[in-house]
Amino acid sequence: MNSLAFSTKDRLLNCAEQLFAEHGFASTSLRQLTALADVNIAAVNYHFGSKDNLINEVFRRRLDDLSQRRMRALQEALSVSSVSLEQVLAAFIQPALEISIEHEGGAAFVRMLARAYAEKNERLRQFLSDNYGHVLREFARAIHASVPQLDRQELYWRLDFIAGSLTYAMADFGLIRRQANVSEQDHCRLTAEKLLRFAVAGLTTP
Amino acid sequence: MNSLAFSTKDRLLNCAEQLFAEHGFASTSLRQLTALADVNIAAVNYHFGSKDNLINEVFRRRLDDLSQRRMRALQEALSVSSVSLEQVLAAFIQPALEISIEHEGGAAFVRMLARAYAEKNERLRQFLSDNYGHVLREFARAIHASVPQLDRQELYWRLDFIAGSLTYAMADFGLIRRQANVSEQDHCRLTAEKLLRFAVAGLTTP
DNA sequence: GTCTATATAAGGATAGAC
DNA sequence: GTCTATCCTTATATAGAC
Repeated sequence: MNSLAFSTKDRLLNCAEQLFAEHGFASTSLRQLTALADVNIAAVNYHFGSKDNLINEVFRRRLDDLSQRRMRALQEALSVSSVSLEQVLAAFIQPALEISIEHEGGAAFVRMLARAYAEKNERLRQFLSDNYGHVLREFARAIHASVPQLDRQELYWRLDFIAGSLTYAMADFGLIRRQANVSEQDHCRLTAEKLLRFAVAGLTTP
Repeated sequence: MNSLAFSTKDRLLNCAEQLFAEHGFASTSLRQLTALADVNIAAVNYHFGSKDNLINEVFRRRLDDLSQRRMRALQEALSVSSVSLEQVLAAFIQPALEISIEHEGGAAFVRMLARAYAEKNERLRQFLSDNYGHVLREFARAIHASVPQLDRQELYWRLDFIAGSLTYAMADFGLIRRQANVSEQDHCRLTAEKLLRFAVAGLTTP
């Protein structure tokens, strides 16, 4: 994470991701960050200009990738003649899972993302909505097509509940702790699988 | 909220509840708070000793009440011969709803509670677990009795998802905005009703 | 690009007069 | 109980040497 194989800038991004995931944005100071990354306190401002912009860049680095994967998965799912609700939901959930087990800091990133939605920071929500809102809208449309019996209001209620479940599950807040004999990859896969079934049941109940 | 009908101490509690709900704990400064409550900056320390202890007291004021209502509702539900899963879940959800529409600051409190669970603050979680953890354990037991076909692991997964939905819904983060023609009370009632159906579907799916 | 040093502001907390 | 004034710490940000 903090290896010399990374440039100062990347070390800052990596460590910021980790600290933001663990302590939140407001509670993470640049001093903590620069100490952990083993760089000078002035480096943050040199490379990113401000703390707010650093936060944006930590998101951007992974969200560009995540959004592309989700859209690609969605298009693939929609390209077959009869797409199931489960496949659409999977196109949303699976890429987040991939990211979280592929990279070193992927898990931290997903926790950080969950935190961003829980903290109701207007500035941050604006940034996310501006840059990645179109992805959510595409999915909402595709899901609605899979459960056309729900009216718009009812659909939004249930998507909201699912968003909560997903956020919570990804942030690993809750009761579920990974068993010692289960690898992190398997734990993620299992989470996605169970969440998928749960979400389908919730969306399709009359 | 900030009326002279309230003592300095109560004004601080009320305003803190509101600010914590809106901006979070770390991001709310005592200066913001005392300005809003229209009391002197030194009053926080005089009445509460520290910011951390103020946070605890804001929780305690309402959680003592909420926990009692939940336990009472649970016992009532369990006292009938054949209790349904829906009734047990309602005993958990309804009291939170009542609180949030009864008091002036009830809605803010519920948002604050959601935030507390999303922020992974160890100190705060410890306080909540120490003082109110037994309530959650009672409910987990009662719910398990209603869906005995689920093994312990599976039950915990699904309770985790529901906790996420509940937290999210109560914090009013998501897509759902209250319609202009719906009162806040009706909006809460509707949320509880829909969440209840969603939760039952998720818990009982095979 | 990276450092030291520092500007400047804001934070929590407290002492002591009233 | 409430005020003013202030201490001490920490925060973000920047200027200027190397």
